[in-house]
Amino acid sequence: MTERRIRVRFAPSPTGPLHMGGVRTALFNYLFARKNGGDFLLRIEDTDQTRYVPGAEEYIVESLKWCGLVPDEGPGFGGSYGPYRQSERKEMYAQYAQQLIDSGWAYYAFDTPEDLDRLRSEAETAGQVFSYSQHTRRSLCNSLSLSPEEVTERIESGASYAIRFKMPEELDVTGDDLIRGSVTFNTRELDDKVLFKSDGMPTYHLANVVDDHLMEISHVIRGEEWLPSMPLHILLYRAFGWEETRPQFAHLPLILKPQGKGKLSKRDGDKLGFPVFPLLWKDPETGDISRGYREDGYFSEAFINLIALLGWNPGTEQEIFSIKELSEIFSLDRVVKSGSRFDPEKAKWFNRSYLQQKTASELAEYFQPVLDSKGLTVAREQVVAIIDEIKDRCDFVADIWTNGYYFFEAPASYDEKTVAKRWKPETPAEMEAIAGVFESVEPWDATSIKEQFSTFMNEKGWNFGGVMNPLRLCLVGGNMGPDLFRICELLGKEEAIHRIRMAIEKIK
RNA sequence: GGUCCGUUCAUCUAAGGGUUAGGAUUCAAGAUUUUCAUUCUUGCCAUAGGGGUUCGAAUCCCCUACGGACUGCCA
Repeated sequence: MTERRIRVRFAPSPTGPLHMGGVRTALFNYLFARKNGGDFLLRIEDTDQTRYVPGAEEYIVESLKWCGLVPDEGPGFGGSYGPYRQSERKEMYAQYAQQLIDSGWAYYAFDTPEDLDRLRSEAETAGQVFSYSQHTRRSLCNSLSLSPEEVTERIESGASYAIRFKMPEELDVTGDDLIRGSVTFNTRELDDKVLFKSDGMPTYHLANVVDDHLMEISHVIRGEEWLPSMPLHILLYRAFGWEETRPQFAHLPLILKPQGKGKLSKRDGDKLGFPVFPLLWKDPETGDISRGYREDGYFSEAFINLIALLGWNPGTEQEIFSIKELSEIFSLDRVVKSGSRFDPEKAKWFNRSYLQQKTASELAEYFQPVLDSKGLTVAREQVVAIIDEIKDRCDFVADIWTNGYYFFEAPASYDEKTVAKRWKPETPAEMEAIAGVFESVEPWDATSIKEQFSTFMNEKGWNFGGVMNPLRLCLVGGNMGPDLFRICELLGKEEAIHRIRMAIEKIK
């Protein structure tokens, strides 16, 4: 029990894209492993052949890589406890199920899915809930209700059967959850879960316990939705005689919808305008596209940072952390117990913080594809200079274009409100005069432009605001943007003058 | 319905018997920016309700309310 190597696993089922909650589970496992000098493994729980979704496993792996949560062991990652895909471990589970039958912890159940469906709907119409348990098992079709001869006969004649756990009667099972403390269940309320399916595959419960044991997992860190099955798992370890090395459990709180009730689901993101998946996902069946944080322009560091702080906090007032820092200070006892609502606004703020930390030259690298996609060729030096001017008004790389497109192409239209407010009858003549002044400005840099512009303005006795605002309108198409003289400089003399004259033509 | 988990500003959270209940996001106001955004300053806003225990409770106990998860030959 002491000196045990820390080994944790992230064990998703490849039934679709990895959800934010899943990423956080992976992250906490990863951080716990790093913090304690242990191993982080990826295990694919693909025991349900009916829910197989092509591309899901690849998606999971790509997501983990994008987030920087690279497993130490896993399918495609090496490790000496493999295989790490449960479908490839299929053969090992039968013997463990058999072991439980032999020791009286499990039994054969011959009821067909149709039988059970019928029982469930009958119970429902009677306002009850059917459960296959110690209270009903004797009246159902299984090796506890049938005679040994009948059981043997059925099995030998090839009848299909499942193997169910024989839940003990009237037993308090207490689990010590690392996040919630001790939680007690009485087996009287628990049902006889299927451990081994008639298709020859184990269910989650069996496969999970067997694999965690075989892979020497020390801590099971998973979502709160698994808390109700903790007593079953504890009993399974007991039944197998593995209690000495049973992993410790930690059940993470859920991530809730931003508004309303319930946990975050795929639909919410599409409805509320933010992604719930790390990467874009295209449903192979329907072709539906779900957006991803990566494609929405989030930096993976920001994504990890914001997810880490959902349900965990360092106990200090620091909020910005690299994954490296998190790896050094993460601890399960600072995980909160209650579910947390995801706040898209704060997510944006995190991304902004990361963007602001980057240099203009780094951002130019991220921004280049945007220019490429628009077929624009701009000198890197110029791009860096432009980003330097507008960076502080951006939350995302894409905002560089939104907030600074006018540096790359002339405004196609002029903001109506601004025109109405700033474009006076005398404006065209004033603009033409400014264009004239600009023609003689040398050298063409912000300081000189400002100087000569000001001199001219003072000579004329014109009101600065009355001229600067329409001039801005000419150059950028609205009332936004950085220092006007810097814009002029970056645009170049010829372009600036051209835009003024173009605006005189086009406005009104 | 049953079992289990949870409940501090609108949101993420701090405070593990003694603080004017702190920070962050959002929002609002002011300053700066001859524009807009940024930035800065300030402000608004919380212990679900009721009982205990205690000199003293957000913190411990009980009840209620509300929220959530689970209740599949899914994971």
